Amino acid sequence: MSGTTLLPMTFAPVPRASVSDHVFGQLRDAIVSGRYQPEDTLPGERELATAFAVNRHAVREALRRLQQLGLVRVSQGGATRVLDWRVHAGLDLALSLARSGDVLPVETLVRDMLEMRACVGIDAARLCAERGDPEVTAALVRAAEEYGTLAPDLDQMHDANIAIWWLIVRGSGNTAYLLAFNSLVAGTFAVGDVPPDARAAELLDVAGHRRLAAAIAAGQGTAAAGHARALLTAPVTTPTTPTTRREARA
Amino acid sequence: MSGTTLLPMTFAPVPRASVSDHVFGQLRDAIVSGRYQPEDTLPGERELATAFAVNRHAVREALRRLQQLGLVRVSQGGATRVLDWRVHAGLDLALSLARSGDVLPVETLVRDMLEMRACVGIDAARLCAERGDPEVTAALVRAAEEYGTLAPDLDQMHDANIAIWWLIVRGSGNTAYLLAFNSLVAGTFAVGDVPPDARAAELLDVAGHRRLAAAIAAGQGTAAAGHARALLTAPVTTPTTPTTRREARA
DNA sequence: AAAACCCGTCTGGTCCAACCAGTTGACGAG
DNA sequence: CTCGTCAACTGGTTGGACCAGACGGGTTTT
Repeated sequence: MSGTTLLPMTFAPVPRASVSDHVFGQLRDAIVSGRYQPEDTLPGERELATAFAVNRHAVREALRRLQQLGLVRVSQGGATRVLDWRVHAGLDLALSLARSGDVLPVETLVRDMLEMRACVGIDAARLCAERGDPEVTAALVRAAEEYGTLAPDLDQMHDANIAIWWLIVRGSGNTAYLLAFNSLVAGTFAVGDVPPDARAAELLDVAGHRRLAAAIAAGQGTAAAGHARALLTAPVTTPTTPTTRREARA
Repeated sequence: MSGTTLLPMTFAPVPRASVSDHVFGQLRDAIVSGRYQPEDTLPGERELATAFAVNRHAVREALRRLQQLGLVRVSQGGATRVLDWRVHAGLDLALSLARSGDVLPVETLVRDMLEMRACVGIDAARLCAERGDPEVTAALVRAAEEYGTLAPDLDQMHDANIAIWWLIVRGSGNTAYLLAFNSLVAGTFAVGDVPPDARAAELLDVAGHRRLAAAIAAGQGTAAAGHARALLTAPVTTPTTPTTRREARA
Protein backbone atom coordinates (compact mmCIF):
# COMPACT_ATOMS: atom_id res chain seq x y z
CA MET A 1 0.00 0.00 0.00
CA SER A 2 2.88 2.39 0.71
CA GLY A 3 5.75 3.13 -1.57
CA THR A 4 3.56 4.18 -4.47
CA THR A 5 4.19 7.81 -5.09
CA LEU A 6 1.13 9.93 -5.67
CA LEU A 7 0.76 10.93 -9.30
CA PRO A 8 -1.54 13.29 -11.07
CA MET A 9 -4.13 11.07 -12.69
CA THR A 10 -4.02 13.08 -15.87
CA PHE A 11 -1.28 10.80 -17.18
CA ALA A 12 -2.42 8.28 -19.72
CA PRO A 13 -0.52 5.09 -20.48
CA VAL A 14 1.69 5.58 -23.51
CA PRO A 15 0.17 3.70 -26.44
CA ARG A 16 2.67 1.16 -27.68
CA ALA A 17 1.55 0.20 -31.12
CA SER A 18 3.18 -2.80 -32.68
CA VAL A 19 4.33 -2.89 -36.28
CA SER A 20 1.29 -4.78 -37.48
CA ASP A 21 -0.88 -2.24 -35.66
CA HIS A 22 0.59 0.52 -37.78
CA VAL A 23 0.13 -1.45 -40.95
CA PHE A 24 -3.43 -2.23 -39.93
CA GLY A 25 -4.19 1.37 -39.14
CA GLN A 26 -2.82 2.73 -42.38
CA LEU A 27 -4.54 0.15 -44.54
CA ARG A 28 -7.80 0.62 -42.63
CA ASP A 29 -7.69 4.37 -43.11
CA ALA A 30 -6.85 3.96 -46.77
CA ILE A 31 -9.86 1.72 -47.24
CA VAL A 32 -12.53 3.49 -45.21
CA SER A 33 -11.45 6.86 -46.57
CA GLY A 34 -12.05 5.60 -50.09
CA ARG A 35 -8.45 5.78 -51.31
CA TYR A 36 -9.05 2.15 -52.16
CA GLN A 37 -12.37 1.64 -53.85
CA PRO A 38 -14.45 -1.52 -53.41
CA GLU A 39 -13.31 -4.32 -55.72
CA ASP A 40 -9.90 -2.72 -56.02
CA THR A 41 -7.09 -5.16 -55.59
CA LEU A 42 -4.72 -4.48 -52.74
CA PRO A 43 -1.00 -4.73 -53.51
CA GLY A 44 0.48 -8.12 -52.87
CA GLU A 45 1.65 -9.03 -49.39
CA ARG A 46 5.29 -8.98 -50.42
CA GLU A 47 4.85 -5.62 -52.07
CA LEU A 48 3.09 -4.20 -49.01
CA ALA A 49 5.83 -5.61 -46.83
CA THR A 50 8.52 -3.77 -48.73
CA ALA A 51 6.40 -0.63 -48.92
CA PHE A 52 5.90 -0.56 -45.15
CA ALA A 53 9.47 -1.77 -44.65
CA VAL A 54 8.27 -4.60 -42.44
CA ASN A 55 8.22 -8.33 -42.64
CA ARG A 56 5.52 -10.06 -44.60
CA HIS A 57 4.16 -11.74 -41.47
CA ALA A 58 3.32 -8.37 -39.96
CA VAL A 59 1.38 -7.49 -43.10
CA ARG A 60 -0.46 -10.77 -42.90
CA GLU A 61 -1.52 -10.16 -39.32
CA ALA A 62 -2.83 -6.74 -40.30
CA LEU A 63 -4.71 -8.25 -43.24
CA ARG A 64 -6.30 -10.80 -40.93
CA ARG A 65 -7.68 -8.04 -38.79
CA LEU A 66 -8.98 -6.18 -41.83
CA GLN A 67 -10.62 -9.40 -42.95
CA GLN A 68 -12.18 -9.83 -39.52
CA LEU A 69 -13.59 -6.30 -39.76
CA GLY A 70 -15.08 -7.00 -43.16
CA LEU A 71 -12.91 -4.56 -45.04
CA VAL A 72 -11.10 -6.95 -47.37
CA ARG A 73 -11.60 -10.37 -48.85
CA VAL A 74 -8.52 -12.51 -49.23
CA SER A 75 -8.39 -15.65 -51.30
CA GLN A 76 -5.50 -17.94 -51.92
CA GLY A 77 -4.09 -17.68 -55.38
CA GLY A 78 -6.12 -14.59 -56.16
CA ALA A 79 -5.46 -11.03 -55.12
CA THR A 80 -6.77 -9.47 -51.93
CA ARG A 81 -9.73 -7.31 -52.82
CA VAL A 82 -11.25 -4.37 -51.00
CA LEU A 83 -14.84 -4.78 -49.85
CA ASP A 84 -17.47 -2.07 -49.55
CA TRP A 85 -17.51 -1.46 -45.81
CA ARG A 86 -21.01 -0.03 -46.06
CA VAL A 87 -22.12 -3.51 -47.09
CA HIS A 88 -19.79 -5.92 -45.35
CA ALA A 89 -18.56 -4.19 -42.20
CA GLY A 90 -20.26 -4.65 -38.85
CA LEU A 91 -20.84 -2.25 -36.00
CA ASP A 92 -17.34 -2.85 -34.68
CA LEU A 93 -16.13 -0.69 -37.52
CA ALA A 94 -17.62 2.31 -35.74
CA LEU A 95 -14.59 2.25 -33.46
CA SER A 96 -12.22 2.36 -36.41
CA LEU A 97 -14.36 4.96 -38.12
CA ALA A 98 -14.12 7.13 -35.05
CA ARG A 99 -10.36 6.79 -34.83
CA SER A 100 -9.62 7.88 -38.35
CA GLY A 101 -11.97 10.82 -38.48
CA ASP A 102 -11.31 11.79 -42.06
CA VAL A 103 -13.90 9.35 -43.36
CA LEU A 104 -17.08 11.11 -42.46
CA PRO A 105 -17.53 14.10 -40.19
CA VAL A 106 -16.90 13.12 -36.59
CA GLU A 107 -19.95 14.95 -35.39
CA THR A 108 -22.15 13.07 -37.81
CA LEU A 109 -20.81 9.80 -36.49
CA VAL A 110 -21.36 10.95 -32.92
CA ARG A 111 -24.90 11.93 -33.75
CA ASP A 112 -25.48 8.52 -35.31
CA MET A 113 -24.12 6.72 -32.31
CA LEU A 114 -26.21 8.82 -29.94
CA GLU A 115 -29.30 8.09 -32.01
CA MET A 116 -28.60 4.41 -31.88
CA ARG A 117 -27.86 4.59 -28.19
CA ALA A 118 -31.27 6.16 -27.66
CA CYS A 119 -33.00 3.63 -29.89
CA VAL A 120 -31.43 0.64 -28.17
CA GLY A 121 -31.43 2.12 -24.68
CA ILE A 122 -35.14 2.84 -24.70
CA ASP A 123 -36.05 -0.64 -25.76
CA ALA A 124 -33.54 -2.18 -23.38
CA ALA A 125 -35.07 -0.23 -20.51
CA ARG A 126 -38.50 -1.53 -21.46
CA LEU A 127 -37.28 -5.11 -21.72
CA CYS A 128 -35.31 -4.84 -18.49
CA ALA A 129 -38.44 -3.71 -16.72
CA GLU A 130 -40.54 -6.47 -18.23
CA ARG A 131 -38.21 -9.42 -17.85
CA GLY A 132 -35.37 -8.15 -15.71
CA ASP A 133 -33.79 -10.34 -13.05
CA PRO A 134 -34.67 -8.97 -9.55
CA GLU A 135 -30.99 -9.08 -8.67
CA VAL A 136 -30.10 -6.88 -11.59
CA THR A 137 -32.88 -4.41 -10.96
CA ALA A 138 -31.86 -4.19 -7.32
CA ALA A 139 -28.30 -3.48 -8.31
CA LEU A 140 -29.64 -0.90 -10.73
CA VAL A 141 -31.56 0.96 -8.04
CA ARG A 142 -28.47 0.90 -5.88
CA ALA A 143 -26.32 2.25 -8.72
CA ALA A 144 -28.83 5.00 -9.39
CA GLU A 145 -28.69 5.97 -5.73
CA GLU A 146 -24.93 6.19 -5.68
CA TYR A 147 -24.99 8.02 -8.99
CA GLY A 148 -26.16 11.20 -7.29
CA THR A 149 -23.23 11.25 -4.90
CA LEU A 150 -20.83 11.92 -7.76
CA ALA A 151 -22.82 15.03 -8.52
CA PRO A 152 -20.35 17.59 -9.79
CA ASP A 153 -17.65 15.43 -11.34
CA LEU A 154 -18.71 14.86 -14.95
CA ASP A 155 -15.96 12.32 -15.64
CA GLN A 156 -16.94 10.10 -12.76
CA MET A 157 -20.61 10.53 -13.64
CA HIS A 158 -19.84 9.49 -17.18
CA ASP A 159 -18.31 6.24 -15.98
CA ALA A 160 -21.12 5.62 -13.52
CA ASN A 161 -23.62 6.39 -16.27
CA ILE A 162 -22.10 3.73 -18.46
CA ALA A 163 -22.25 1.30 -15.55
CA ILE A 164 -25.94 2.04 -15.07
CA TRP A 165 -26.78 1.52 -18.69
CA TRP A 166 -24.69 -1.61 -18.76
CA LEU A 167 -26.86 -2.99 -15.99
CA ILE A 168 -30.00 -2.06 -17.90
CA VAL A 169 -28.82 -3.59 -21.14
CA ARG A 170 -27.60 -6.64 -19.28
CA GLY A 171 -30.93 -6.92 -17.51
CA SER A 172 -32.83 -6.75 -20.78
CA GLY A 173 -31.56 -10.24 -21.47
CA ASN A 174 -30.89 -9.30 -25.06
CA THR A 175 -27.37 -10.30 -26.03
CA ALA A 176 -27.51 -8.33 -29.26
CA TYR A 177 -28.30 -5.17 -27.34
CA LEU A 178 -25.45 -5.90 -24.98
CA LEU A 179 -22.94 -6.35 -27.77
CA ALA A 180 -24.19 -3.29 -29.63
CA PHE A 181 -23.92 -1.30 -26.43
CA ASN A 182 -20.32 -2.37 -26.08
CA SER A 183 -19.60 -1.33 -29.65
CA LEU A 184 -21.14 2.07 -29.08
CA VAL A 185 -19.30 2.64 -25.82
CA ALA A 186 -16.01 1.70 -27.45
CA GLY A 187 -16.74 3.96 -30.40
CA THR A 188 -17.67 6.84 -28.15
CA PHE A 189 -14.49 6.42 -26.16
CA ALA A 190 -12.45 6.30 -29.34
CA VAL A 191 -13.84 9.57 -30.63
CA GLY A 192 -12.44 11.15 -27.50
CA ASP A 193 -14.12 14.51 -27.05
CA VAL A 194 -17.66 13.27 -27.22
CA PRO A 195 -19.85 15.37 -25.03
CA PRO A 196 -19.60 19.07 -25.55
CA ASP A 197 -22.39 20.03 -23.17
CA ALA A 198 -25.46 18.30 -24.47
CA ARG A 199 -24.42 15.15 -22.66
CA ALA A 200 -23.87 17.23 -19.52
CA ALA A 201 -27.57 17.95 -19.19
CA GLU A 202 -28.29 14.26 -19.43
CA LEU A 203 -25.55 13.24 -17.03
CA LEU A 204 -26.60 15.79 -14.41
CA ASP A 205 -30.22 14.65 -14.45
CA VAL A 206 -29.82 12.49 -11.36
CA ALA A 207 -33.54 12.49 -10.67
CA GLY A 208 -34.26 11.22 -14.16
CA HIS A 209 -31.96 8.26 -13.69
CA ARG A 210 -33.53 7.54 -10.34
CA ARG A 211 -36.99 7.59 -11.87
CA LEU A 212 -35.80 5.26 -14.59
CA ALA A 213 -34.36 2.79 -12.11
CA ALA A 214 -37.52 2.90 -10.03
CA ALA A 215 -39.75 2.25 -13.02
CA ILE A 216 -37.60 -0.71 -14.06
CA ALA A 217 -37.57 -2.13 -10.54
CA ALA A 218 -41.35 -1.78 -10.48
CA GLY A 219 -41.63 -3.69 -13.71
CA GLN A 220 -43.33 -0.82 -15.51
CA GLY A 221 -42.00 -1.26 -19.03
CA THR A 222 -43.81 1.64 -20.66
CA ALA A 223 -42.88 4.07 -17.93
CA ALA A 224 -39.27 2.93 -18.01
CA ALA A 225 -39.16 3.44 -21.77
CA GLY A 226 -40.59 6.93 -21.29
CA HIS A 227 -37.99 7.91 -18.75
CA ALA A 228 -35.24 6.43 -20.88
CA ARG A 229 -36.49 8.40 -23.86
CA ALA A 230 -36.48 11.59 -21.84
CA LEU A 231 -32.85 11.00 -20.90
CA LEU A 232 -31.52 9.77 -24.20
CA THR A 233 -33.23 11.86 -26.85
CA ALA A 234 -32.27 15.20 -25.35
CA PRO A 235 -28.71 15.26 -26.74
CA VAL A 236 -29.88 14.24 -30.17
CA THR A 237 -32.57 16.84 -30.57
CA THR A 238 -30.62 19.64 -28.92
CA PRO A 239 -28.45 21.12 -31.65
CA THR A 240 -26.13 22.99 -29.21
CA THR A 241 -25.06 26.03 -31.17
CA PRO A 242 -25.56 24.56 -34.61
CA THR A 243 -22.82 25.77 -36.88
CA THR A 244 -19.99 25.93 -34.39
CA ARG A 245 -17.22 23.37 -33.91
CA ARG A 246 -16.26 22.53 -37.39
CA GLU A 247 -12.50 23.05 -37.13
CA ALA A 248 -9.90 20.37 -36.49
CA ARG A 249 -9.87 19.43 -40.11
CA ALA A 250 -7.34 21.81 -41.58
CA MET B 1 -22.36 -19.45 -72.47
CA SER B 2 -22.27 -23.04 -73.64
CA GLY B 3 -20.11 -25.73 -72.18
CA THR B 4 -21.24 -25.13 -68.63
CA THR B 5 -23.20 -28.15 -67.57
CA LEU B 6 -26.44 -27.41 -65.83
CA LEU B 7 -26.24 -28.10 -62.10
CA PRO B 8 -28.80 -28.17 -59.38
CA MET B 9 -28.39 -24.91 -57.51
CA THR B 10 -28.68 -26.63 -54.18
CA PHE B 11 -24.93 -27.12 -54.15
CA ALA B 12 -23.06 -24.78 -51.85
CA PRO B 13 -19.39 -23.94 -52.30
CA VAL B 14 -17.26 -26.12 -50.08
CA PRO B 15 -15.87 -24.02 -47.25
CA ARG B 16 -12.10 -24.10 -47.39
CA ALA B 17 -10.93 -23.08 -43.96
CA SER B 18 -7.29 -22.27 -43.55
CA VAL B 19 -5.23 -23.52 -40.64
CA SER B 20 -5.46 -20.25 -38.76
CA ASP B 21 -9.21 -20.31 -39.31
CA HIS B 22 -9.41 -23.59 -37.45
CA VAL B 23 -7.26 -22.31 -34.64
CA PHE B 24 -9.36 -19.16 -34.48
CA GLY B 25 -12.58 -21.11 -34.42
CA GLN B 26 -11.51 -23.48 -31.69
CA LEU B 27 -10.10 -20.76 -29.47
CA ARG B 28 -13.17 -18.60 -30.05
CA ASP B 29 -15.50 -21.42 -29.09
CA ALA B 30 -13.40 -22.24 -26.04
CA ILE B 31 -13.65 -18.64 -24.89
CA VAL B 32 -17.27 -17.80 -25.60
CA SER B 33 -18.41 -21.14 -24.22
CA GLY B 34 -16.71 -20.34 -20.94
CA ARG B 35 -14.11 -23.09 -21.04
CA TYR B 36 -11.71 -20.22 -20.58
CA GLN B 37 -12.93 -17.84 -17.92
CA PRO B 38 -12.24 -14.09 -18.07
CA GLU B 39 -8.81 -13.19 -16.74
CA ASP B 40 -7.61 -16.70 -17.40
CA THR B 41 -4.27 -16.80 -19.13
CA LEU B 42 -4.18 -18.52 -22.47
CA PRO B 43 -1.34 -20.98 -23.09
CA GLY B 44 1.69 -19.44 -24.69
CA GLU B 45 1.84 -19.09 -28.45
CA ARG B 46 4.52 -21.76 -28.78
CA GLU B 47 2.52 -24.12 -26.60
CA LEU B 48 -0.65 -23.50 -28.59
CA ALA B 49 1.29 -24.05 -31.79
CA THR B 50 2.46 -27.48 -30.68
CA ALA B 51 -0.99 -28.31 -29.28
CA PHE B 52 -2.67 -27.50 -32.61
CA ALA B 53 0.28 -28.99 -34.49
CA VAL B 54 0.63 -25.82 -36.55
CA ASN B 55 3.17 -23.10 -36.91
CA ARG B 56 3.33 -20.30 -34.43
CA HIS B 57 2.40 -17.72 -37.06
CA ALA B 58 -0.91 -19.42 -37.64
CA VAL B 59 -1.61 -19.14 -33.93
CA ARG B 60 -0.61 -15.51 -33.97
CA GLU B 61 -2.96 -14.71 -36.85
CA ALA B 62 -5.78 -16.40 -34.97
CA LEU B 63 -4.95 -14.47 -31.82
CA ARG B 64 -5.00 -11.22 -33.77
CA ARG B 65 -8.53 -11.93 -34.88
CA LEU B 66 -9.58 -12.80 -31.34
CA GLN B 67 -8.04 -9.56 -30.21
CA GLN B 68 -9.93 -7.68 -32.91
CA LEU B 69 -13.16 -9.26 -31.69
CA GLY B 70 -12.45 -8.23 -28.12
CA LEU B 71 -12.08 -11.74 -26.78
CA VAL B 72 -8.48 -11.60 -25.60
CA ARG B 73 -5.95 -9.01 -24.55
CA VAL B 74 -2.37 -9.66 -25.57
CA SER B 75 0.58 -7.80 -24.17
CA GLN B 76 4.20 -8.24 -24.97
CA GLY B 77 6.15 -9.89 -22.21
CA GLY B 78 3.01 -10.80 -20.31
CA ALA B 79 0.64 -13.63 -20.96
CA THR B 80 -2.38 -13.40 -23.24
CA ARG B 81 -5.47 -13.06 -21.06
CA VAL B 82 -9.07 -13.86 -21.81
CA LEU B 83 -11.51 -10.96 -21.70
CA ASP B 84 -15.17 -11.06 -20.69
CA TRP B 85 -16.91 -10.94 -24.03
CA ARG B 86 -20.05 -9.61 -22.40
CA VAL B 87 -18.03 -6.51 -21.56
CA HIS B 88 -15.48 -6.14 -24.32
CA ALA B 89 -16.96 -7.75 -27.42
CA GLY B 90 -18.90 -5.80 -30.02
CA LEU B 91 -21.88 -6.69 -32.12
CA ASP B 92 -19.68 -8.48 -34.63
CA LEU B 93 -19.40 -11.25 -32.10
CA ALA B 94 -23.03 -12.15 -32.82
CA LEU B 95 -21.83 -13.85 -35.97
CA SER B 96 -19.35 -15.95 -34.03
CA LEU B 97 -21.92 -16.61 -31.35
CA ALA B 98 -24.31 -17.90 -33.96
CA ARG B 99 -21.73 -20.17 -35.51
CA SER B 100 -20.77 -21.96 -32.33
CA GLY B 101 -24.26 -22.49 -31.01
CA ASP B 102 -23.28 -24.12 -27.74
CA VAL B 103 -22.80 -20.80 -26.02
CA LEU B 104 -26.35 -19.75 -25.51
CA PRO B 105 -29.50 -21.23 -27.05
CA VAL B 106 -29.61 -20.45 -30.73
CA GLU B 107 -33.23 -19.46 -30.61
CA THR B 108 -32.57 -16.99 -27.83
CA LEU B 109 -29.93 -15.39 -29.97
CA VAL B 110 -32.29 -15.31 -32.93
CA ARG B 111 -34.97 -13.71 -30.80
CA ASP B 112 -32.47 -11.10 -29.62
CA MET B 113 -31.39 -10.32 -33.15
CA LEU B 114 -34.99 -10.05 -34.33
CA GLU B 115 -35.77 -7.72 -31.45
CA MET B 116 -32.84 -5.55 -32.34
CA ARG B 117 -33.77 -5.65 -35.99
CA ALA B 118 -37.21 -4.36 -35.09
CA CYS B 119 -35.83 -1.68 -32.80
CA VAL B 120 -33.36 -0.38 -35.35
CA GLY B 121 -35.55 -0.95 -38.38
CA ILE B 122 -38.45 1.08 -37.02
CA ASP B 123 -36.28 4.05 -36.20
CA ALA B 124 -34.42 3.76 -39.48
CA ALA B 125 -37.72 3.83 -41.37
CA ARG B 126 -38.73 6.95 -39.49
CA LEU B 127 -35.40 8.65 -40.18
CA CYS B 128 -35.40 7.57 -43.80
CA ALA B 129 -38.82 9.15 -44.23
CA GLU B 130 -37.76 12.36 -42.50
CA ARG B 131 -34.37 12.92 -44.05
CA GLY B 132 -34.13 10.38 -46.84
CA ASP B 133 -32.53 11.24 -50.15
CA PRO B 134 -35.21 11.35 -52.90
CA GLU B 135 -33.08 9.04 -55.01
CA VAL B 136 -33.00 6.44 -52.29
CA THR B 137 -36.72 6.67 -51.58
CA ALA B 138 -37.45 6.33 -55.27
CA ALA B 139 -35.30 3.24 -55.47
CA LEU B 140 -37.09 1.98 -52.40
CA VAL B 141 -40.52 2.34 -53.97
CA ARG B 142 -39.23 0.56 -57.04
CA ALA B 143 -37.80 -2.26 -54.96
CA ALA B 144 -41.08 -2.61 -53.10
CA GLU B 145 -42.89 -2.87 -56.41
CA GLU B 146 -40.63 -5.61 -57.71
CA TYR B 147 -40.79 -7.33 -54.34
CA GLY B 148 -44.30 -8.58 -55.05
CA THR B 149 -43.29 -10.28 -58.29
CA LEU B 150 -41.19 -12.82 -56.35
CA ALA B 151 -44.36 -13.79 -54.53
CA PRO B 152 -44.09 -17.49 -53.87
CA ASP B 153 -40.34 -18.03 -53.63
CA LEU B 154 -39.39 -17.41 -49.99
CA ASP B 155 -35.67 -17.57 -50.63
CA GLN B 156 -35.75 -14.89 -53.28
CA MET B 157 -38.11 -12.82 -51.16
CA HIS B 158 -35.70 -13.11 -48.27
CA ASP B 159 -32.90 -11.66 -50.37
CA ALA B 160 -35.12 -8.94 -51.79
CA ASN B 161 -36.33 -8.16 -48.28
CA ILE B 162 -32.78 -7.62 -47.12
CA ALA B 163 -32.20 -5.37 -50.12
CA ILE B 164 -35.25 -3.29 -49.21
CA TRP B 165 -34.20 -2.86 -45.63
CA TRP B 166 -30.68 -2.06 -46.71
CA LEU B 167 -32.09 0.81 -48.74
CA ILE B 168 -34.10 2.03 -45.77
CA VAL B 169 -31.19 1.83 -43.37
CA ARG B 170 -28.95 3.46 -45.95
CA GLY B 171 -31.51 6.17 -46.51
CA SER B 172 -31.73 6.90 -42.81
CA GLY B 173 -28.29 8.42 -43.09
CA ASN B 174 -27.27 6.80 -39.84
CA THR B 175 -23.99 4.96 -40.29
CA ALA B 176 -24.32 3.20 -36.95
CA TYR B 177 -27.66 1.75 -38.02
CA LEU B 178 -26.13 0.64 -41.28
CA LEU B 179 -23.25 -1.16 -39.61
CA ALA B 180 -25.51 -2.76 -37.02
CA PHE B 181 -27.80 -3.90 -39.81
CA ASN B 182 -24.87 -5.56 -41.52
CA SER B 183 -23.89 -7.30 -38.31
CA LEU B 184 -27.42 -8.59 -37.82
CA VAL B 185 -27.73 -9.80 -41.40
CA ALA B 186 -24.43 -11.62 -41.15
CA GLY B 187 -25.43 -13.16 -37.85
CA THR B 188 -28.77 -14.25 -39.19
CA PHE B 189 -27.12 -15.85 -42.19
CA ALA B 190 -24.65 -17.63 -39.95
CA VAL B 191 -27.35 -19.17 -37.82
CA GLY B 192 -28.65 -20.84 -40.94
CA ASP B 193 -32.16 -22.03 -40.21
CA VAL B 194 -33.53 -18.72 -39.06
CA PRO B 195 -37.17 -18.44 -39.97
CA PRO B 196 -39.42 -21.30 -38.94
CA ASP B 197 -42.64 -19.74 -40.15
CA ALA B 198 -42.96 -16.52 -38.24
CA ARG B 199 -40.72 -14.80 -40.76
CA ALA B 200 -42.80 -16.20 -43.59
CA ALA B 201 -45.80 -14.13 -42.57
CA GLU B 202 -43.65 -11.04 -42.62
CA LEU B 203 -42.01 -11.85 -45.92
CA LEU B 204 -45.31 -12.58 -47.64
CA ASP B 205 -46.84 -9.28 -46.54
CA VAL B 206 -46.18 -7.58 -49.85
CA ALA B 207 -48.80 -4.92 -49.22
CA GLY B 208 -47.21 -4.02 -45.93
CA HIS B 209 -43.86 -3.42 -47.56
CA ARG B 210 -45.51 -1.34 -50.22
CA ARG B 211 -47.26 0.77 -47.61
CA LEU B 212 -43.96 1.24 -45.83
CA ALA B 213 -42.20 2.37 -48.98
CA ALA B 214 -45.03 4.75 -49.82
CA ALA B 215 -44.98 6.31 -46.37
CA ILE B 216 -41.23 6.80 -46.55
CA ALA B 217 -41.43 8.31 -50.02
CA ALA B 218 -44.14 10.66 -48.76
CA GLY B 219 -41.89 11.76 -45.93
CA GLN B 220 -44.34 10.61 -43.27
CA GLY B 221 -42.00 9.52 -40.52
CA THR B 222 -44.56 8.44 -37.97
CA ALA B 223 -46.57 6.46 -40.48
CA ALA B 224 -43.43 4.78 -41.79
CA ALA B 225 -42.43 3.82 -38.28
CA GLY B 226 -45.90 2.37 -37.73
CA HIS B 227 -45.78 0.26 -40.86
CA ALA B 228 -42.25 -0.88 -40.01
CA ARG B 229 -43.39 -1.85 -36.54
CA ALA B 230 -46.25 -3.85 -37.98
CA LEU B 231 -43.84 -5.79 -40.17
CA LEU B 232 -41.01 -6.28 -37.73
CA THR B 233 -42.64 -6.97 -34.41
CA ALA B 234 -44.81 -9.80 -35.64
CA PRO B 235 -42.08 -12.47 -35.54
CA VAL B 236 -40.98 -11.36 -32.10
CA THR B 237 -44.37 -11.32 -30.45
CA THR B 238 -45.55 -14.52 -32.11
CA PRO B 239 -44.32 -17.09 -29.64
CA THR B 240 -44.84 -20.11 -31.92
CA THR B 241 -45.92 -22.68 -29.35
CA PRO B 242 -45.44 -20.56 -26.27
CA THR B 243 -44.09 -22.40 -23.29
CA THR B 244 -42.19 -25.05 -25.16
CA ARG B 245 -38.47 -25.02 -25.82
CA ARG B 246 -36.96 -24.09 -22.53
CA GLU B 247 -34.36 -26.83 -22.29
CA ALA B 248 -30.69 -26.56 -23.24
CA ARG B 249 -29.68 -25.11 -19.94
CA ALA B 250 -29.25 -28.19 -17.77
C1' DA C 1 -11.00 -18.71 -86.80
C1' DA C 2 -12.56 -20.38 -82.56
C1' DA C 3 -12.39 -23.30 -78.83
C1' DA C 4 -9.77 -26.20 -75.68
C1' DC C 5 -5.79 -27.03 -73.31
C1' DC C 6 -1.30 -26.38 -70.88
C1' DC C 7 2.07 -24.30 -68.26
C1' DG C 8 4.78 -20.33 -66.41
C1' DT C 9 4.07 -17.07 -63.08
C1' DC C 10 1.60 -14.58 -60.10
C1' DT C 11 -1.14 -14.69 -55.68
C1' DG C 12 -1.78 -16.04 -50.74
C1' DG C 13 -0.79 -20.14 -47.12
C1' DT C 14 2.44 -22.52 -44.22
C1' DC C 15 6.49 -23.70 -42.13
C1' DC C 16 11.21 -23.40 -39.82
C1' DA C 17 14.66 -21.12 -37.16
C1' DA C 18 16.49 -17.50 -35.05
C1' DC C 19 16.64 -13.23 -32.59
C1' DC C 20 14.60 -8.81 -30.32
C1' DA C 21 11.95 -6.80 -26.54
C1' DG C 22 9.26 -6.38 -22.71
C1' DT C 23 7.54 -8.86 -18.04
C1' DT C 24 7.88 -11.58 -14.27
C1' DG C 25 9.63 -13.66 -10.30
C1' DA C 26 13.13 -15.78 -7.73
C1' DC C 27 17.39 -15.17 -5.78
C1' DG C 28 21.20 -12.92 -3.55
C1' DA C 29 23.41 -8.54 -1.80
C1' DG C 30 22.71 -4.83 1.17
C1' DC D 1 13.44 -7.22 5.53
C1' DT D 2 14.20 -4.38 1.31
C1' DC D 3 15.98 -3.63 -2.90
C1' DG D 4 18.46 -4.40 -7.09
C1' DT D 5 19.85 -7.95 -10.34
C1' DC D 6 19.35 -11.38 -13.58
C1' DA D 7 17.70 -15.56 -15.63
C1' DA D 8 13.65 -17.44 -17.67
C1' DC D 9 9.76 -16.71 -19.36
C1' DT D 10 6.23 -14.02 -22.48
C1' DG D 11 4.97 -11.95 -27.03
C1' DG D 12 7.15 -9.20 -31.33
C1' DT D 13 9.86 -9.36 -35.49
C1' DT D 14 12.66 -10.99 -39.03
C1' DG D 15 14.44 -13.82 -42.96
C1' DG D 16 13.99 -17.32 -46.03
C1' DA D 17 12.10 -21.23 -48.01
C1' DC D 18 8.52 -23.93 -49.93
C1' DC D 19 3.46 -25.38 -50.86
C1' DA D 20 -1.03 -24.52 -53.12
C1' DG D 21 -4.41 -22.22 -55.62
C1' DA D 22 -5.55 -18.80 -59.44
C1' DC D 23 -4.62 -16.34 -63.48
C1' DG D 24 -3.07 -15.32 -68.23
C1' DG D 25 -1.03 -16.02 -72.41
C1' DG D 26 0.57 -18.97 -75.67
C1' DT D 27 0.02 -23.47 -77.99
C1' DT D 28 -2.56 -27.04 -79.71
C1' DT D 29 -6.74 -28.91 -81.30
C1' DT D 30 -11.19 -28.70 -83.50
